[in-house]
Amino acid sequence: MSDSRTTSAPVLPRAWPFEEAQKLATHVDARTAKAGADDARPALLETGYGPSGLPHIGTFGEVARTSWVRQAYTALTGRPSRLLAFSDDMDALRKVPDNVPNRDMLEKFIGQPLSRVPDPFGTHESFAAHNNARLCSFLDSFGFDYEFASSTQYYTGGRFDAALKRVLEVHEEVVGVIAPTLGPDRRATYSPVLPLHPRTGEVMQVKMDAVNAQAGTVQWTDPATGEKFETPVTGGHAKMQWKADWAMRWYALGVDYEMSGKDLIDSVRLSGRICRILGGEPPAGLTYELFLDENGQKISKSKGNGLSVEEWLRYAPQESLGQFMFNQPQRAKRLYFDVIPKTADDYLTHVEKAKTLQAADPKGNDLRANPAWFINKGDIANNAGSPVSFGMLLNLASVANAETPEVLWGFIRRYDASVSPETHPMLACLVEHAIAYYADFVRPAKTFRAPSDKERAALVDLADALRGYEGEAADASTLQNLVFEIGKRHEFEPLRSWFGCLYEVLLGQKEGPRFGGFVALYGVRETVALIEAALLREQQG
RNA sequence: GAGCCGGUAGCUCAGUCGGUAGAGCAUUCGACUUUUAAUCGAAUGGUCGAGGGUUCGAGUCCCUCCCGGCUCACCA
Repeated sequence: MSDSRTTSAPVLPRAWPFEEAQKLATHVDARTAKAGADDARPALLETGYGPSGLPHIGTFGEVARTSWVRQAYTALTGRPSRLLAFSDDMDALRKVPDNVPNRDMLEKFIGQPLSRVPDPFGTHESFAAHNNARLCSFLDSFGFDYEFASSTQYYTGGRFDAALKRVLEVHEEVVGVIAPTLGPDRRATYSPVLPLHPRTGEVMQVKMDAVNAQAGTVQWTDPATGEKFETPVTGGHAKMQWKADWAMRWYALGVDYEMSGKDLIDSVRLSGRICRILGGEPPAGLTYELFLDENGQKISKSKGNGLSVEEWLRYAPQESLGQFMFNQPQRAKRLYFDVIPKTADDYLTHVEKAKTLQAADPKGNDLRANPAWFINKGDIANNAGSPVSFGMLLNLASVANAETPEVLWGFIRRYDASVSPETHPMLACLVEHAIAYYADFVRPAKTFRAPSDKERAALVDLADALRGYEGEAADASTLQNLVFEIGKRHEFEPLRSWFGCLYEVLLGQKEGPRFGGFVALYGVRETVALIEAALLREQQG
């Protein structure tokens, strides 16, 4: 490695967002060079959203990943940029979703733009407005920096007018791109322009009788009535069929970067061709892989396989979900419960590494290649990360029967007295999640065996003895001695079988924590209740 | 039919532009403990799908093939 080589070209941090940022920078440079100083606007990154459904884990992934490209672009060039979250809310309602109320009402609005369909929840002025609001609050909950854009507002506000007229000028060429990809039926009627029916409001998929580029109108016939119409394409009186819509939007807004799933590979290609026909340059972008479930099957909302954002966030902090999205976007990854703890710990490991790197050089390439640098938005706080791994907390929650964070904190403080929820907020967060994980997955799998008569007598004794300590500040060793004494009094041989009994009968597991310590943390009264419940369960069974 | 991704330890995967094959879990052993468990330490374990090529050197780059999976081809 010679000096001349290291000084000639700056080495990019070895992380995929920087490679993407490099592509974006090249794209912006080309655009600026072509248009001159007239086009010195910020780099524009776009993410698309279809408001016929609710935001989901893919939505999170796309916005998170695009945000990281933007962060890398800023670090790389120092130039301004914008992130537009574009909602295609003028798209027609195709079918009534399963998971909404008032489905009969919605049935009547099939074919109408989503922004003109009433809100089945009755809280917003339209179904689209409702889902747009859900999108925004979803994105806000993660702290994403973005600008929301409504397709309907852009169309009706005239922001697409010039581009729409341009589409009419090259109408036949656009048809020539899309038509060969369609089946014979659709091919016969295809037009990139979908006029809104002046009376019914329906998004019409009909053949154009004539296209008048100069007037900015299209002529078409209502197949139901035979009535002929001439509709302006401007001002929200028509919209584009989706591939053409994408292309027109790229062209009209000058989108510089947009990523998409591999299911859209063909669409990206076709929309790119249309964008060039219009006279634009399609954005740079990344094709990311789709998520698979545990068995390698595609995740689909209708099947309900895979994992939702809500589920993930119940069992681990949101940073871990970011970590999952950061890893290898171009590789299909399985998304199911088992990956959560590992991913959370991967993140924690990166945070510790990043803190060291940041202290050494806040602008270093190694730091900027670290996932935590992206996930924490370029600044890793001193109290980020956790001295205890998530995996360890899960084990601890399991063996300690941790029903509440306090129980877990008792064990943690014994492990390191200097940590607390105040000094280690991430650890506090992990504890909460570990409790949820335990409650949902570990506890239900426990099997409690019935005590033998001998064990039963000993347990009754233990409960009686413990009652003597209720309300007192009993320490762990006193309680441990008490438990030990009762075991000896009842002549358990070997004595460890007495402890085995406690774990299997009371905690539903083969192993457990030192029992005196457990009682001290779990509570004397609560332990008595635990014993009584076990004895009662036995009588009923 | 078109395109994409993968095949590395028993399992799940990592492998940082070619330089002595790694982690976690699992298994086994040990340390600690008035029984345990957590925890800590160690060991075991791989023809890197197959074959060829480039190279002093290939899990890594190129070609061919095998196996598995996914996406698109109706709509967005």
